[in-house]
Amino acid sequence: MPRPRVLPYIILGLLNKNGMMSGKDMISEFKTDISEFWTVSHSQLYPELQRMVDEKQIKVAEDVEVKDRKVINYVIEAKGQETLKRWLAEPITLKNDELTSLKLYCISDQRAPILQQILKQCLALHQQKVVHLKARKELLFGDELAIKANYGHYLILSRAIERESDYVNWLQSKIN
Amino acid sequence: MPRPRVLPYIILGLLNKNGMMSGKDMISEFKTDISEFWTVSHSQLYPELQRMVDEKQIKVAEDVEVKDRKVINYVIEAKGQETLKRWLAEPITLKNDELTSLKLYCISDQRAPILQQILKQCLALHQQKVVHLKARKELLFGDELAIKANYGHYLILSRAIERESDYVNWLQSKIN
DNA sequence: CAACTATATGACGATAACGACATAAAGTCA
DNA sequence: TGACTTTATGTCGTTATCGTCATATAGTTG
Repeated sequence: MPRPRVLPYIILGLLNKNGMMSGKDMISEFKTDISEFWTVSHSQLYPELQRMVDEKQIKVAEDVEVKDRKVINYVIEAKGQETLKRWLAEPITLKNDELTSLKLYCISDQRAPILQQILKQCLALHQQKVVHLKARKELLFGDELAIKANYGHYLILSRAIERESDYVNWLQSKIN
Repeated sequence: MPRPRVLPYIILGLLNKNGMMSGKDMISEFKTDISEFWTVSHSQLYPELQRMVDEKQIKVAEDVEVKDRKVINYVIEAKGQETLKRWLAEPITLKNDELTSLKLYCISDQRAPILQQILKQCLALHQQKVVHLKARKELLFGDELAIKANYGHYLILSRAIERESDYVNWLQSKIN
């Protein structure tokens, strides 16, 4: 199996946050808000919307008022809200941590319990990472000679430690 | 077309750095050194090695001495070194910046000119990013009400600014 | 040596990614 | 209204991904 799709969850997240949206609305919000972390092409989006309607995760919003019969608006269904909730509640692991920013983006309420849960799990994960990376640096680059012989490796390992440490600090500052 | 492969370049980078390696050697180095940034399964690696032999990027190292006829060792060819060099020299953009750490990993010599070139391009890119992100935060989250209404979005945008600023500082400290 | 296990390599099927092309409704301007 | 452009949605072919199964050699233990 190829890598799992995240698109359906992001669609649910947007619809849950914003109410009614069309495909074009989603595309533009993807681009302006989260393109740093994740992108899709429209040729993935439209088939996905159809699939999700079939699965009753979302439905077409039938506005009698709307004159524009070209644009198709969608709203989230109860089943979709449950799917989203389960996705947000999935334990954060090394494998899925790249999705954490996207999950946070889907949570608008500052006091949602799931938000602090995510931040705490994320903190634990990255604290472990710092420990692991520091041990590795110690092991590999104890002497100056090793640094000179593998400078690129040394650079990215050093950077990883700083990056992760900075992230840990930030997470701690946002956890109650 | 699907997303382009990076595997061939990483293979060239490893062989260029380490000399003779087998598929299994590569797998284990992938895992220990760069699995933070990028992963492959062995079912991608072995066909790729064959393809690259066909393309004369690498060749099978015919050791008469070697007793172990199960393991296949490879070495880089002149064409492969050129391919690698061209890859490392590609301008860094928003699209390919996720590969920058992998590129650095392939450069062992601290005084290689390409290393500083990469760091400088990377710096320029992320400085722009900081400017852009700060402008967006200003625009979207000028008032406290907007923060409360979209807290997850506020969080990831704030984090992005800190992350990028930290990265910019680090890059500056490594540039001559 | 025989039998079993571990390991390095190889092959395949299902599906996700994504550029390119297609279509039809809406907008624009004469 | 007619011709042209723009845009929102839809479709397709190629190729990358990745779990799973397969194979053959090396190692190990009796």
